[in-house]
Amino acid sequence: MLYICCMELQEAKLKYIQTWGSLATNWGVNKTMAQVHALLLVSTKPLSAEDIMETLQISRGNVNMNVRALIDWGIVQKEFVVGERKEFFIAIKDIWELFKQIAKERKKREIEPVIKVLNELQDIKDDSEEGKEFKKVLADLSKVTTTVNNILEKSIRADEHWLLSNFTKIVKK
Amino acid sequence: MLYICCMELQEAKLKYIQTWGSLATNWGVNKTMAQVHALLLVSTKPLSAEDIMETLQISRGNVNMNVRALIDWGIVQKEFVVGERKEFFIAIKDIWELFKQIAKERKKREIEPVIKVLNELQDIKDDSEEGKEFKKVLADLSKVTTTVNNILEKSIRADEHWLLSNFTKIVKK
DNA sequence: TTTAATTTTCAATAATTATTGAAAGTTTAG
DNA sequence: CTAAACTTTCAATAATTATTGAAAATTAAA
Repeated sequence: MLYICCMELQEAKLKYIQTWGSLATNWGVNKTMAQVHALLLVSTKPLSAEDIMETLQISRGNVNMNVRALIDWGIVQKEFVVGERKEFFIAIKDIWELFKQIAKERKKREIEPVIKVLNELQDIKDDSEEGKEFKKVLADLSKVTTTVNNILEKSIRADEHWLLSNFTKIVKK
Repeated sequence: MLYICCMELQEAKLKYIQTWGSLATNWGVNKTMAQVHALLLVSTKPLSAEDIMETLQISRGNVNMNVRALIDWGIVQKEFVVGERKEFFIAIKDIWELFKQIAKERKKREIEPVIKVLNELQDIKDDSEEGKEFKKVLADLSKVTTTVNNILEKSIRADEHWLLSNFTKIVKK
């Protein structure tokens, strides 16, 4: 990593990386994965595995695993640097694109499977009072979960303008 | 726990409790906490600490800690049963109310602190090209995070009808 | 080819997070 | 009061999850 001038900027970047790491932990994302992502996000140039190792003080294997996961999530890409043999990485810099990508993946990986199970459970044959109440709870859960799923679906397809104007309009009304 | 008839219903309930537990894990929530909540949600009557211990096969201390956390989140309440000395618990059964409560807490605990840090970091004095780019990333992150925050804010204040009709309308357009 | 550079894998280990259970604390009935 | 019923706490332990680092695999330059 290059430290040219202005320490304040580097400190701010590190603070941001830390903050993002703790946020991630609360939302079930590996802290290091979030930090690697944050580092790539604020870096002005592509970084190699070594750059990341050095800046975050983590092992080669750890960098490899987490970068791979980020690529798998579609929010980091390999980048080839002329005259260099090793691989470099960059993060999607368009935050709206990033938001959409994360929404898309979590929807697919976590929300849709739950909707599926909720629907399956609806099918039990039980007409007792208790059975009816259970089905009612399932139906309600399905309704809210599906609505959230639909909102994400729409977000994924929408452009930034839609989010900022259309949602904001509603939010302010 | 009472097992009167229909094993299929009890199995369905257990499957739901399991599913909810794994979803929770993905979103940074303690699995047992989610399971206790799920159990209270599908129970037709208030449950005591012992009921929960028995059904989920967990210790008294564990039940106590997690029930307390759920109460702290505002999604479970104590309930007094006539002629009984010990405490009983029930979960909010209105799923929309539940959604709002969770949104409210996560907003307060996790999103707002991040917005605060992002804003603080904006204040660094650095007019280099790198500094400008960093501020751009921060500004973009703030924009999306704030918008999400606003959507949650509005959801918390809205009624169910608003979510289902208003959002759905937008989502379908 | 061969060899050096680089990436990947994964068993071992460390760090974190969750759970237990028994002792201490509280509450209420008698 | 006193004792029994019940709840809370928290150090010890278990379970889970993340990280390391060195060996194996891959890639590309010579």
